[in-house]
Amino acid sequence: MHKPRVSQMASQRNLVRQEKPETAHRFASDYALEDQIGHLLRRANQRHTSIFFESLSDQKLTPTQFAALVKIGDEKEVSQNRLGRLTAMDPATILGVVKRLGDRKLIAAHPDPNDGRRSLWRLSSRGERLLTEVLPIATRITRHTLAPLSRGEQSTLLGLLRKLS
Amino acid sequence: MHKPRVSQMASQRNLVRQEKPETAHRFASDYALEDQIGHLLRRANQRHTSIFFESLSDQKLTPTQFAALVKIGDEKEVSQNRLGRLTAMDPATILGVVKRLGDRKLIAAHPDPNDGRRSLWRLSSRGERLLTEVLPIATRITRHTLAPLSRGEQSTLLGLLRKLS
DNA sequence: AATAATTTGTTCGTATACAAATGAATTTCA
DNA sequence: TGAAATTCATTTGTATACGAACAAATTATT
Repeated sequence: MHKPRVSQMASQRNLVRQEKPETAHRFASDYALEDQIGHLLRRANQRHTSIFFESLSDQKLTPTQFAALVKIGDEKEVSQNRLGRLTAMDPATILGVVKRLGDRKLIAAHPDPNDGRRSLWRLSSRGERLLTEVLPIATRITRHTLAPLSRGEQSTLLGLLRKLS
Repeated sequence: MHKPRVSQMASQRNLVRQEKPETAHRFASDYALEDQIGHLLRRANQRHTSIFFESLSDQKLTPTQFAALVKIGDEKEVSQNRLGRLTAMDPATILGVVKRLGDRKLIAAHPDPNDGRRSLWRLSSRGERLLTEVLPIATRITRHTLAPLSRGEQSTLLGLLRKLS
């Protein structure tokens, strides 16, 4: 006997713990993976994602799904590709995100009368309710993610990351 | 007539450009997606990945594949799961990374005489050659990624990200 | 008006990323 | 020593993430 699988999506994520190697010997003595910006960004992202899933395991929203909801809420009405640009997602990526939100009836599409190629996406009332419920949690997720840093460090980090965009 | 698809992997990546919304109206006036740590980390990661693929399009290495090569090079001999811990990858993720590196004969597995469950992975001579060739490029990737920041800002950022790990 | 260039949304393919579950081997410990 | 717990590698399923190519619709150019 075992518990059934989660249907929609993994409910929670455990942050992968990185093991520190004991030896200081390296193939290239001057290249330490742990000190590279790419590795540090990837790990910070992992930690944030882990906190995100922990905090929103009930609502079963992924970070990108949440970002899409937020932007549709801001724009009221937005085409799929533009939503992708607003959330920094490739057209092929936003396609799947929107599809899954649509399947869950959190958003709905209406054809654009002025452009036969486009559909305009809006929040459904379910989507609005969910977004209202989730926004305060998202604020806590941000706080939790930044908790290891002081206030000053937090705004420094945000400023530096903005320059790297 | 059209060009054939790339077989192994996408050759290059174009950074997804984020569009800034014109209106300041937001569903929740106090939640701006662009200012959230998660969104900024995601975008910084996207940019780094884009630079990585641009710089290493010839060698056809992904960031995680490269990380695995580096760590195998450092360790000389390492089991699959431990390699995952060293590179901060889930067992299911490192499985695929190692499989693809193995398929390309960049690494090879030898059974562990002391543990019937494990195989120990090593760099092949091809893998050693490739790693030697790629390490200077990886250093340039790090420099290029951090280029928008001054020297001082760079080490500040690395320090803050380390605290977030 | 005819043509060229662009935009929109889609499909296909590859590669992370991770939860959950599992069998086999090993280690821990009562 | 023998049962329990852990570790290793694997399988299945879901969700990004993005390149490449494409058809249809729209816009820009001539």
